[in-house]
Amino acid sequence: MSEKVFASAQEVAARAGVSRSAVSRTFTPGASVSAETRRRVLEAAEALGYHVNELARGLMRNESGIVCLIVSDVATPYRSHLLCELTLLLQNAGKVAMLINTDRSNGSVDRALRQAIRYRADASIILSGMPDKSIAQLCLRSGQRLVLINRDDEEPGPLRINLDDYEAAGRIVTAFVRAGCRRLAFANSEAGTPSLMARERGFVAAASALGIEVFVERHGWTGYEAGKAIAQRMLTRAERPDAVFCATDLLACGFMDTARHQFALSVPNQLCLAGFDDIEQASWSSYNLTTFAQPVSAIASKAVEWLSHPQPEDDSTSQGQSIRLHAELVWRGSIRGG
Amino acid sequence: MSEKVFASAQEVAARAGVSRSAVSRTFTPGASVSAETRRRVLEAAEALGYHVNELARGLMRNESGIVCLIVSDVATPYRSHLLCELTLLLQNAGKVAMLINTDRSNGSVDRALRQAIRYRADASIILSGMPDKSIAQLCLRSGQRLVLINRDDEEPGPLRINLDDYEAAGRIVTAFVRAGCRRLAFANSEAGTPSLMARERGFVAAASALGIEVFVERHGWTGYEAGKAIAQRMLTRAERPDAVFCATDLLACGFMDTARHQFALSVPNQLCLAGFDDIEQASWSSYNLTTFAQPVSAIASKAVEWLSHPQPEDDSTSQGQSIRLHAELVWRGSIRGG
DNA sequence: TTGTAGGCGTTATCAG
DNA sequence: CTGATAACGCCTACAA
Repeated sequence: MSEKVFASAQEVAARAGVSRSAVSRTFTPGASVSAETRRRVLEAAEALGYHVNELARGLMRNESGIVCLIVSDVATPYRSHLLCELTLLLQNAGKVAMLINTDRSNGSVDRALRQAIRYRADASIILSGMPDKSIAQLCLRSGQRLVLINRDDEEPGPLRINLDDYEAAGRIVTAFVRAGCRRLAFANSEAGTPSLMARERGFVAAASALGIEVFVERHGWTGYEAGKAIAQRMLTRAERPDAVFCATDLLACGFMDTARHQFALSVPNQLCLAGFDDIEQASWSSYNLTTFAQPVSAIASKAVEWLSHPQPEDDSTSQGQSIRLHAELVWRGSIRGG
Repeated sequence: MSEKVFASAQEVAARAGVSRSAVSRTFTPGASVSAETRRRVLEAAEALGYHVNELARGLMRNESGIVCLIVSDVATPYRSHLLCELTLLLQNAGKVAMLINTDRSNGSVDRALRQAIRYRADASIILSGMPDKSIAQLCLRSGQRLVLINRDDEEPGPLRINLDDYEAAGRIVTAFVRAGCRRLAFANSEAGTPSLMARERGFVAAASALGIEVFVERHGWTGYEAGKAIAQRMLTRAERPDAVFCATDLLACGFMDTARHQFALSVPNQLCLAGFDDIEQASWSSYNLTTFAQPVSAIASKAVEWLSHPQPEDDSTSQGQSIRLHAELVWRGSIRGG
């Protein structure tokens, strides 16, 4: 008995005494059905526990309503925040989110995308650091729309959303120097993602323009533990830095904790610190970290907006669109002055 | 031209010079195809860029491979951690995760579930605090399997995974008393979810058994800010508590921060603190919080395991299964002694 | 506005 | 092991 679970439009039609097309139209927004027919259909549907089968609908329409979210490090504050925002907006736009969790292994994103294709996802949003080339190719061939967040791929076709990482990093140099710091350092991970590297380059370049040489350390992966490890190394150097820009808030939290608890340094008196992302923890009073805010809501809404927009396929160049958002400096207490 | 995007099994068959059934079998694990046929099919598929259409497959098989994750507060450390673990295991099990983000509005979970049904999800995993009754009804009627995590619904049918919240809370009373604390308090949110309330009841009961009356404060929602607010209230009381059990690590972090930075209290010397969840931040050296670990991996694997398991439908009682996992006390530095 | 007919891409079934 | 055929549940013409 457990076989026949769902009622089909067919059965609803029979019960309502109308044709199956009438049922179909009732559940298709913007179709013409008389009020009376609609009422009877709805009643029959309710009685039978009818639910539109999106699988079949997607098959017909060549449009599944599925948007694939390809993301690594889901449990990270910044990523989960973005994920949250994205799913909310997607739902409001009548789409549904399929979450694919990629690890750092090679070809991971590729496999994920292939899965998305099998479910005929209308689009994919990639917020995963790993580079995995030829993705756009795959997407284009399968008619998927693609949004790349904080990646630097030069592939044509998709929408690319990026921040002004390079410029932001420059601005923090000014802040450090104004606070009287001269021994600048940059704490980065070995992940080497485009945005991370842009921050590094921007920081080094801006300092260099002021005649300051930056000590750069790259270590481990972009998390709290890596921040601790980097602090360990940097703060035992003969020439200890008096200002450190961390590529990420998570790194900054780790850095700050070992600076304080292990090296008994006072922030910001003896050491100025800044991060990037403005994760929730940055505002916690134990850290009170000066940092750059990822415009998470803006990123999410730009992405979903573009997806909901009817595609301007006419554009023969099809070069894709690139959006550059501003990372606002959030001034807190980890840099002197202000 | 942009209409015809995908090659169908039909076309692959034509190119490979076999029947479409042969193509189907090639892509169905455990079907019998000769090596030669398989090779030719695979070659043609590759050339044509063929990808199985899971929509059509799901339509036929009455099994979409989709598992719906219904979750609120995705951006929270504990939730995102669980989400991460779950999606990973699901993927390994050959399923795909559909993420539905519920807010705290009423009927939110209900709408979510309805969406899941429309996509003919094979199962739903609910890790959302909101109670929303009659969910099991809806699921059962639609043949979905259901996993309830940290909820207390007495509904029949689904798998329920819970912790020994009540007992755990009792154990922390012992720890506090052993540390010499006598003025115990419990910090809770107003969310009132079953697990939160179980912790409260367990704490109060165990203290009561020792002749200690617990001061309970419930305020706001289960986050860092609420923890700060509760600390604000509790620590200005005439009879200031010397040990506080927070229903959640997030609450504990907020509590600890205002206790230290605003009331200049030393933890654990003047104030003992404990939390629940063992989120990553609890181990950060600024907090070093003694807390109970959510067995996230175990929860996730139990859930996915049960989902992958062929359902023992025979069980006429169909009372569902209830799994009770142990929350291990993680001893750190926020309670004296140890 | 309504009903009829045909097809979307797949898998199950059953002969060969 | 292989190939034809019939569903699966829906939508989109087209004709009434």
